[in-house]
This record gives sequence, structure tokens and C-alpha cells, in this order.
Amino acid sequence: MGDAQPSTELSSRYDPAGLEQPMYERWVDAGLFHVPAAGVERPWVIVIPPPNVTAALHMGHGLNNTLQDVLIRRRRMQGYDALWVPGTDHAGIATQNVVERQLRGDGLTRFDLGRDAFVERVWEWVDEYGGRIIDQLRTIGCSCDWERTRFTLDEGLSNAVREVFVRLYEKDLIYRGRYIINWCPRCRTALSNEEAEHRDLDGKLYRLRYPLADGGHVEVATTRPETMLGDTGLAVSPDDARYTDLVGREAELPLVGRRLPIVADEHVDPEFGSGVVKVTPAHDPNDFEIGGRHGFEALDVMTDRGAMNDAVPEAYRGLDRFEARRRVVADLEAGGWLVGVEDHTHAVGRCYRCDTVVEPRLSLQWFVRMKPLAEPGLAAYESGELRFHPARFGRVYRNWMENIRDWCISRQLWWGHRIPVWYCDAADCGELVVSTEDPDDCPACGGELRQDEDVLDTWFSSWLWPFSTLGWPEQTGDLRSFYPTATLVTAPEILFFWVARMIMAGFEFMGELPFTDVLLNGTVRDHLGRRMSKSLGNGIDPLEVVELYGADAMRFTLVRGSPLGTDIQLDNENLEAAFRPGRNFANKMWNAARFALPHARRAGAGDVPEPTVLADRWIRSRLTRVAHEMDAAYESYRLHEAAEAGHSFVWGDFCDWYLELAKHRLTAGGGSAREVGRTLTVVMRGWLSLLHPIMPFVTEAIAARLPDADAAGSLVTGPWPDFPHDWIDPDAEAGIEALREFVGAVRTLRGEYGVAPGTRVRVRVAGASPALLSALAEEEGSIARLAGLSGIERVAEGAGAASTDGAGAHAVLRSGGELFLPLEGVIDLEAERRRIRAELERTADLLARSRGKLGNAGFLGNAPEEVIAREREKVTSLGEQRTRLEEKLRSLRAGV
RNA sequence: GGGCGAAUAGCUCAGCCGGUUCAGAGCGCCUGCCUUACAAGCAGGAGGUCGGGGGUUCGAAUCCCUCUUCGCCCA
Repeated sequence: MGDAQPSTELSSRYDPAGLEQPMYERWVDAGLFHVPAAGVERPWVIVIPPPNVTAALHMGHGLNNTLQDVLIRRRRMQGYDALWVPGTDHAGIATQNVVERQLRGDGLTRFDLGRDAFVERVWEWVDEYGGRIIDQLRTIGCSCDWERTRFTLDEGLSNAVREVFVRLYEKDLIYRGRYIINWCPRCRTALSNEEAEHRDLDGKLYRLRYPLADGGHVEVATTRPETMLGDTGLAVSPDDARYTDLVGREAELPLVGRRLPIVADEHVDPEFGSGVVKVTPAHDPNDFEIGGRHGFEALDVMTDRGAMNDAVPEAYRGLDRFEARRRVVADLEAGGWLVGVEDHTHAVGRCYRCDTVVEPRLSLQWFVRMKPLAEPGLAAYESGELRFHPARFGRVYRNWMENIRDWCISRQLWWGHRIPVWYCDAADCGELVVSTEDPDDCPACGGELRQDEDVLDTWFSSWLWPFSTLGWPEQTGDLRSFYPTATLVTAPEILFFWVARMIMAGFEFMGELPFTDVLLNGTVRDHLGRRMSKSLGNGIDPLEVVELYGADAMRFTLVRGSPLGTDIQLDNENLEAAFRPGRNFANKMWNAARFALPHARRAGAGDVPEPTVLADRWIRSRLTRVAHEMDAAYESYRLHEAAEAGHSFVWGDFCDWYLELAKHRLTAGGGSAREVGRTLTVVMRGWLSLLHPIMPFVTEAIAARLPDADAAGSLVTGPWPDFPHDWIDPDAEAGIEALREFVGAVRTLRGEYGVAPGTRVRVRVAGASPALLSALAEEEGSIARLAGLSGIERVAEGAGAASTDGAGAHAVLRSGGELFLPLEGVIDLEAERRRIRAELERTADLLARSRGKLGNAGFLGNAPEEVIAREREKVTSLGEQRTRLEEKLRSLRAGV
């Protein structure tokens, strides 16, 4: 199941473009991502956050779906029935806008076509261009079960919507009412509170003077003077001593002449403006409530396009609301009613689809009563059953759920689920039918029925996604096998829109949470930290990245660069720089494999005997540790740590040290080379598996060429590595650690004294630790090669100082012992003294710090035993190092 | 106005339920290398009083308070 010709050698150049897509096709053809509902024992399910049908893949999708794929691939490898349900969302407003724009090109509006023809037209568009994004997900390697691809307007999901509407209506959790909603005058539809985005705007605060009917006047302040045409009252705070005598009197509305009763209302903030507020019940939610409490008329003064209607004086009729504002202000000023204008910053709501300033508007709409639905969702969070990652989003969720408001679900659009409500128009009947099935005629009077013209908010279908995609309301096998899902991965901006509502729907219709864990991924930003957007043109096209550097490179870069909930910055002007980490890592793996595979294959696939060689024991031990580390990181959703740990192991341990140490044994051939080959197979299969969820393609390509490939099959289906704990070998780790320190020390000295790379030098070691001695015994050849040595001379402890005196470079090892590089003629004694003095100073500082701690009764009394023990060891080791350095310095002073 | 968060190396960020020779990674930078997998590489190196101040503690990048600056969400 690897790539096309798994038995051949890897090409000398890492070429992801040639290998990824064919491999993906083979995975799909083999059905590796498909999970049949029958016989499911260990389900682990993710539902995709359905992208808009109109969407094209951008980096935000790239990140979000990569994370989901990492999670699902690991579970699949672990042997779960790992199902990832893909699909798209019909996106009412967005999709309708796209097609309307297209019509406009032909000089048409949707009204020219009529409803049925228009909807037909949208379907044509969707069939032709919609859902492109789903195919694009294949390019980045997403292992969705494509046989289960869903669309929110599919028949089954549409049935679910109707079923839900009817059930909630029957429970009195859906109602129809006339309230202030957010109205988009461009889209000409109601929006939910969540769909109106508030942004601060530099506006003006107009202070107006209204005459009192019985003489005098009052001052009111407003940011939207045009709404004064709809004023039907004034209000003051009941606690405001300044205005107690106003209550019960009347003002006269300038420009209109209407009488405005003045009332006292709790809601009025005496600190704002003059403390007197004008009340426009039809155009402000607070005013609506105040007006309701005092019986003020709610006078709608605008049309659905945001122009002034016939309820206002003739001079303003037909004016757009912003033009009306200018005219009203001018007329007020002319009439002496304008007291002043100040700069004033205030938040203005805008349509989240077209950015038009939203008009709060009184209108008859359908709503969902949210409070009862929110309760179980809130309780599930409080009890810990529902978890957010990172956890802070739980507090955001709680805050919203506790202050939840009813949800306006009707939309004055044509594209979407039509509201399943029918009205009887027969005189004196007034019957209203709410039904999952289309009724024929009025059950009360037999008269003709008329279906509600409106459609439902898109989110009214997507909140059902975790179970509607599995067949609900039918009791399907899928539903039984796969609900509830496990983890949801999405972006924080739809926490309320979607996540919270799915939780409510899960409890209400399935009786339990739709998922237990919610991961919120960060936002992808450009090199200036700006959100990537179409309008800024600063986006990065994932497909371009895949083409240039491969899906693996993109995935690794995203996973590694983006801890949960943290935004990631990518350089959109230099793609190579942005995706270098991933590309370089994939290339590194490729080349390591190119070197290692022939040796592994030569050794064959047989049983692996217990390793006897230090390096083999060490790499197995390190692999075991990193496997535990990565597994724990994956398990707790710290995917960036898993990526980092894998990267650091493969590059820093396996390539830099194990392969280098293996080289001399491989050239020697024979049994030792065979042991290396077998170890290579085990270790590579290990890290290839561990990294496969993040970089599925390159790992699979390499694994397919391991000598045990036929038996092991595809990495896609596992198994997930689980190494025995006794592979951890502290002695071997200490040995290689000492070896690395030794080689490093020699290299540093060579560097500092400018020893030419080709020049081989002798080194003398005194007082070597047991760990170093064993490493020297086993790996002398490799050490000499890695450090550029012509020979290593071992000197007994006692002879230490004296035997390493003289013109040369010195280093004291942390692992114990010291080394001496005779550099007759090269060495600068003064420089060497300076170096050692600096080292001595550093050592002495550390020693003083540790001694200080141990001399502190508070430390000894409070610190854990192991911390104290570690401090004691440090004192011993640092003391020895210091002594050696001092002796060294003394001998250098003594002169040579 | 309410809520949530961030500030650590030139850049992007880890670390932060206190204690590993704790100050790290990648990129960038400097020096030297085409060393028989990889120049998309190898070896070495420079660079930060962990935003300011205060506190808790035997011990603070990590916990608390405060200030400054910058984000996001909700009204």
C-alpha cells in the first residue's frame, strides 16, 4: 500500500508531488478510510466542521483539517473504528449572494426569475462549482470516509431539520413573535445576534433639544438622529433627582410634532448624555423594552431596504437612512433643535456576510427559546464531562451560555430549508399547521394553506450535524454505531454559532453530548500578524503549498507551529521560508531512509535479537522514551509537542548520532552490520509510525520499503507503536550521553583553536567515568571519526592533572574526567587560561548556588527528597569539575 | 462597560499546576566545511537581567497584586 513501486529504491531527490496523490488514491481505493457500521466495537468519530459549499480551501481550513486528520489517523492506527464524516454546509446567505451576483451580471434579480427558478439556479451552481473544497481536502491528505459525505440540504438532513422544528414547536421552544431583530438592508433578511458583528466606529453624538408641551425643553442625546422620526416617548431614570418633575409630562417631537410622554424607567442610565433618552421602540432593542413597559407605540419608520417609509413626514420619505440622517440633522439645526455634536466612538453592528450596517428592526420572526436548551449544556461543562482545549474557552462558553438570548431562526431568503409552517388564509379560520409532512389543506376548515415564505438559518441545520449526518431521525445503524462523536476541532469564532448550539441539540434530541472534547485551533495570520483574507489578498493557497513542497511539509509546519489555540504566523510573501521547517524535515527523513534502507533490507526481516551493542541499545531506549512522550502529547491534544518530539528524535538522535555511529559497523559488514540493519528496521518503523499521523505520505513511502513491509501492511491501519518498558536502558543512555559530550568537547576545542577540518589530532583522556569508558571501548572508531582524532589515549585517574598538562587545550567533562588536546605550536596559552578561567567561574557560580541551597534550613526542611538529592549530586560533580579546572589553571600558570 | 488572553533571543514561538548545570527550539546572523544519506546538509559560535514594579515562598520565566503595551470576544 506504499507507493507505486515499493520494491525499488527511493529516488535520489525527495519529490512529494510525484508520490502523494497516487498514494492517496490507493488508500481510498483500498477503502482504508471507510468504516462499515456493522460490527463496530470501538468507535472514535469526528465530524468535520462543514465548510460552505461556496468555499475554496484556505490555510484556515488547512490547519483545522490537518489537526482533525492527525487525531483520526492515530486512532485508526490504534485499532479504533475511526470515522471522519465529511460534508458541506449550504450557507444560505453566502450561496444566495453568489448566485445573485451572477444574475446581476445578466441584469437580473432573483425576483425576475421567481422563487422556484431561482432555487433551481442555485442548485445548478452548487452542482457545478459547489463542494470543490471537499475534493481539495484530499490533496492535503485528509482521511475522511468519503462514502459518508453529507450536505445540509440533503434529503435526510432536511428531514432532520423539519423534525426538529416540529418537536421544538410542540414543546413551545419555538415561537413566532414581533421583536427587534438585526436586519440586513442589503441581504433583506433577519440575522441572529451572532450574525451581526459589532465593530467600533468613529461616529457622532448629537445632542438635541425637545420642547416640552407645557413650556421649557429637555435635552436628549443620540448617535442615530434619523431615528428621532420614530420616537414615541422619552424616559428618565427613576433615581434621577434632576428630572422627577418631568415624569408624567409631555414633550413635542421637532420636525414631526408628535406628543411624547415622559416616563421613569429603570433601564435609563442617568450618566449617559443628559440623562433623558428618546425612545424609539421600533428601532432599538432597549427602546423596544422600555416602550413595551409603558405602552409606547412602536412606529416603524423604515423600509426593508433601509429607506424612510411613509410613516415619516413627506420630506424624508424614500431617503436612505444615512441620507435621512443628514437631512434630519440639517433641519434640526435650522430649527434650533440641535444643541451640539461631539465625536463619539460606538459599536455598530454589521452583517457578517456583506458588512452592511445592520438595522435593528421590529419584525415578525421565528425564534428558539434558548434558556431551557442551554441548561444541560452548561451542566455538562460544570461537571467536567465536556472539556475545552485550551481550557480557557470553557469560560467563554459558560459566559455565553449563562447569558443566552433567544435565537432568531427565520431568514427572508430563498435558499435553505423552508420553514415547515402553513397558514390558513380562509376568513375566520387562522389555522396554523406545523408539520414534517406537507399538508394538503387546512385541517380545521379544509381551506387552502399557504406555506411560510421564509427559510431557516443555516445554523439551524448545522447544529444537528453530529447526528443528522448519521441518519437521524431514522434510527440507522450509523447512528447506533457512531453517536456520540469524540472530539470536535474547530475555530473559536464559531464557538457560539455552532459548537454551543450543537451541544444543546445533542442533549435535546439525542439525550447526550455530541462530543466530549472541543479543540479550538488558532487563526492563521500573515507575516504582519493580520488575519488572512480574500479582501486583503494576503492568503496562502494550500494547494500551491502542496504543489511546491508537499502536503507533508505543510502539515508538519502547521502542526509544529501552532500549539492549540495559538495563532500561527506564516510568511505569505516567502512561501519557502514559511514552510521550510516541514519541507526540510521531510527531506531529512527521505535522505536518512535512502541511506538506511539498503542496509536494513540486506539484513532482512527476521527476528530481532536482544541488542548487545551500546548504540543499538541506546537508540531503542531513546525510541521507547520518545514514543511514550509523543503518545502522551497526542493523547492530550498537544500535537505540536508530538511533532516537536518526533522531529527532535529523528533529526537529533537518529540521524545525527545513530546513523553516524552505525556507519563503521555497516562498512565492516558481517554480524554487526546485520544487527544494525535489524535495529534500523525496528527503529525506523517506530518513528515512521509515530509521525505518520502528521506526515502520512513520506512515512508511508519509506515504511513500504522496509524489509518487513509485506507483513506489516500500510501504516494507515497501524499498529500504533507500543514498545516494552524494559527497552529503556539508562546505562546505554549514559554511555551515549558521555560519548556525545566527549565528541562535542573535542569539536568545540578544535573550533576554538581553528584546527583545520582535515587535521586529525590525538586526545588524552584522564579520569573517565565508567559511562565514558564503556563508550570509548565500544565506539572508539566512530568517536575518532566524528571528532577527527588520530588516537585516544586513556590515562588513569591518579595521573590526571599531570598527564594532561602542557601546551594544549583542556576540557573538563560533566560526566566525569577531563580531556587534553596537545596542540603544540597552535595553542595560545593566554587564551587557554582565559577560557579555563571563564569555565571555572561558571562552575564556581553553580557550585555556590547549590551549596547555598543545601546550607539553607528552609530548603532542607521543605524541598522534596529527590530535589535535595539532586542538589547533593550537583555539588559533588561541580566540586570535582572545579578542582580539575583549578589544577589546570595552576599548571598553566606554572608555565610551559 | 463586561469577559478572556498575550508580552521570553533580531523574527516566529515553546517552556509557565514552582525545584533537571533552566533560560530553550526553528528561522535569521557569524565562522568553517561539497566528511562515502541529505548544501533542503554538516560542525562550531554569538545573541535574552523571561514587559516594569511589588508580593508569596527555602526557591519564581512559572503563583498573586499592580502598572504599561497589544490582541480577541461580548454588550
